[in-house]
Amino acid sequence: MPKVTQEHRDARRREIITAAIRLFARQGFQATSMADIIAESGLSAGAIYGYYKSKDELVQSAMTELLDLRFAARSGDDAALPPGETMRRFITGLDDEMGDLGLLVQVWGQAVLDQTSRDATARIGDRLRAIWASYLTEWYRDGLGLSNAEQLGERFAPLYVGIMQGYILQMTVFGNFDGEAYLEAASVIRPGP
Amino acid sequence: MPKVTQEHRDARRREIITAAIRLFARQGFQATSMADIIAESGLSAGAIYGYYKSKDELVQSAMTELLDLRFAARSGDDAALPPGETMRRFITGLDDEMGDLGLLVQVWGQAVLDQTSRDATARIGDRLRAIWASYLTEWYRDGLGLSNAEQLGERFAPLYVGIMQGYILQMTVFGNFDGEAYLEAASVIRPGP
DNA sequence: GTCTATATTCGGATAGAC
DNA sequence: GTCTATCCGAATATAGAC
Repeated sequence: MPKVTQEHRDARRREIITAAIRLFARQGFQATSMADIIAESGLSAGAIYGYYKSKDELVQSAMTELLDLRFAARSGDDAALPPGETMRRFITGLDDEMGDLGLLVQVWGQAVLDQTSRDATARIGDRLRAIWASYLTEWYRDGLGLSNAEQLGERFAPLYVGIMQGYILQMTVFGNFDGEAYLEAASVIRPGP
Repeated sequence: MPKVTQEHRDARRREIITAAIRLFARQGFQATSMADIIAESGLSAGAIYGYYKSKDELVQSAMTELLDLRFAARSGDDAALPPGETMRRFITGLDDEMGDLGLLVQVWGQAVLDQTSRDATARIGDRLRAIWASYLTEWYRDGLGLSNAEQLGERFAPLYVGIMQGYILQMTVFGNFDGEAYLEAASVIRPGP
């Protein structure tokens, strides 16, 4: 069907979607019109509709693209880093990939509205919890020298995911936020009795 | 100017806005049309525009209404309750007032887009941190018997606000969330060395 | 494959009667 | 103050030429 190579098609799709994402970050998904995207991408209406059947499909693709994060594989020797430092690297990586953490908050806002988006965020949630469980196990064992590290890791993983979400939210929607102090606090807490 | 009492005007405004909020919870702010609100409220276009100049003003009022939470005054003797329990009560109160925690997530999504909404959420953020600082001071002093309770309270308040935000997010946009285990974990962590 | 021009639908807001 | 009917602009998607 396609008269050009698959690579060319993929490149075009990426071109379109990155232009769209730039606008989404500034204006939000719904407030961004196809006309905006056409102008930002430098293409024409006809061209864009050749790659995406509808605006909705484009938005869904953008969300998937944003959520399908290639979480930088932790390099193992990071195990001894305290949670706050790990979190900082994680969030920095997130910010680099998405360009703007506000996009993530927007995706959450969308996820409460439709099942498709919610499924996508749920998948990420599971991955995040697994990553944190793995890291925390190492931290509790090697960093703090606790015995039941694995159980503790599983148990506290959702909490650290929440702490990370809290960081992102306070950074983007609250004022007066001292991120360093927050990460410091996240490093210092310990499982109690 | 008004031919009816102020009470009547206020009641009508409330009537309109609660109808709108019901729809916002289901469909989101932008996807809800004035026609929807007209139908849901049982009033007419003319009537509604008599109370709100524009849809935008209505949306902003709804957000303010939602955020202007009359946080149930903690009754003092709650001081000995662990953080997870305090958080549960807080969130239950929030849910009762807003009707749907998803609305809060939507508001956050909006707050990254415009300054007006961001100002509103920032104000709430400050109040939340102050409340948590106050509670934590009591908890650290009376519950855990720590000496520098006040400093600790100030220091960890943003973290607990974040933990609460994380709870709300994971409850609304992630699947497989064990809220009880999360609150339990929030109760158990302690300030470390 | 991509462009320009346009058909069509939809939503916010207003006008004027009651 | 409230209703009905309607105007106007905007936005999505398509048609048809190149």
